[in-house]
Amino acid sequence: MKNTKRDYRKPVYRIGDIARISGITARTIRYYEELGLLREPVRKDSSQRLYSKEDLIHIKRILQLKSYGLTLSEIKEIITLSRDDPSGQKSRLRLLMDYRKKLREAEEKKRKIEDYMKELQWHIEQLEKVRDFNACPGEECARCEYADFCEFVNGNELKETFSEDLKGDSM
Amino acid sequence: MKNTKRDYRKPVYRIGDIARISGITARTIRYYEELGLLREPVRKDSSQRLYSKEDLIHIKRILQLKSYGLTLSEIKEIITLSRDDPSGQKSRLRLLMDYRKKLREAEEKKRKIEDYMKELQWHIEQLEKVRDFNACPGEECARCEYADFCEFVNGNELKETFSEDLKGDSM
DNA sequence: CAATTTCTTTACGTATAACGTAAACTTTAG
DNA sequence: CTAAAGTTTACGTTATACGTAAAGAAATTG
Repeated sequence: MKNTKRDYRKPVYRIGDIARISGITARTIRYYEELGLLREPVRKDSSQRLYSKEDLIHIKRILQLKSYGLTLSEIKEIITLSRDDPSGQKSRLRLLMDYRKKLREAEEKKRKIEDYMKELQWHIEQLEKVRDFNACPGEECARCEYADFCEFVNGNELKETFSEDLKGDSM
Repeated sequence: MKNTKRDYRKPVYRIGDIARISGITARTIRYYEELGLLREPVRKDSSQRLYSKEDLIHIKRILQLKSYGLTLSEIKEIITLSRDDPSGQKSRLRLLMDYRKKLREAEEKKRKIEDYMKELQWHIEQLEKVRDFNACPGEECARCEYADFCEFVNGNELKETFSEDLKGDSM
């Protein structure tokens, strides 16, 4: 019942077992191997792939990262980052920088989603509060008779992108 | 210099103008129209499309939503939600629910990204603190001799998905 | 007014992602 | 020994978001 270190590395599963246990198909497993997400497994008499619990955990980690919304190539980067420093001396600083870069990207993604959530929140509040909600913003925003005084329309947001057009030229 | 309500609805731009101003191609504009993201524009002598500032703002909103990571079909849903209630009486509750659903989805996405950021943070901290960072978790995690006592390996996370396999059956 | 340039529609093409599926054959299990 | 499972090779698929070409009509410009 006690798992030893050896247990984790012992190749006992065939590809079908791994597929059943992890909930992905054999094709997917081979595909991940092809992409370099999984290392080349041991072969039984040089034909059938054999996997260990270690491999299972590895796959679990891949699926976890996938659930975070990462693409397979992003996951590969992560895995490569974790692996490409056998001694822990050489590219340590580089690794650190790479991770930090990924972190910044994630933060940016998060920020965008938060903006989007604010948008939704706005709409929800309108629906909850306003009786006639054919109101700004949304499709009707541009038609609004108060558009000239509306920050959303005339404010910074708009002027950034369309400034050249929306300033003069009004006819 | 003062924009009137009329100005916003006056169709003065041809498709190329819109393309230049908004930074997308004419094809894209027609494509958005085809998808129903943009309403059918006025035609000049029933041929060339003519757009107004209102349309420009509409496009700006689409691009904004795109930047939030929404797909075109999601954007269409949003637009449809905003439009499908002319009187503001009928499907108000449904609209509210739809928005709330979208909000929950966004929250889930955000949560996943936050989890991912924690992962990254973990790795970064390891790189910053540990001298020999061939340590758990990561590729080496499964090989770790302390795996039996490691919460990350034996804890809830793992047992959820692979429980059936990882409990007995150890060989 | 003639030459460009900009439109129009129709329709096939492209690129990437993440596998699915079929074929033809070999291994392993019951 | 036969069925089930595995192997490689390679083409197919679904979805998204446009690109691009063709062929002709309309608008702009010198």
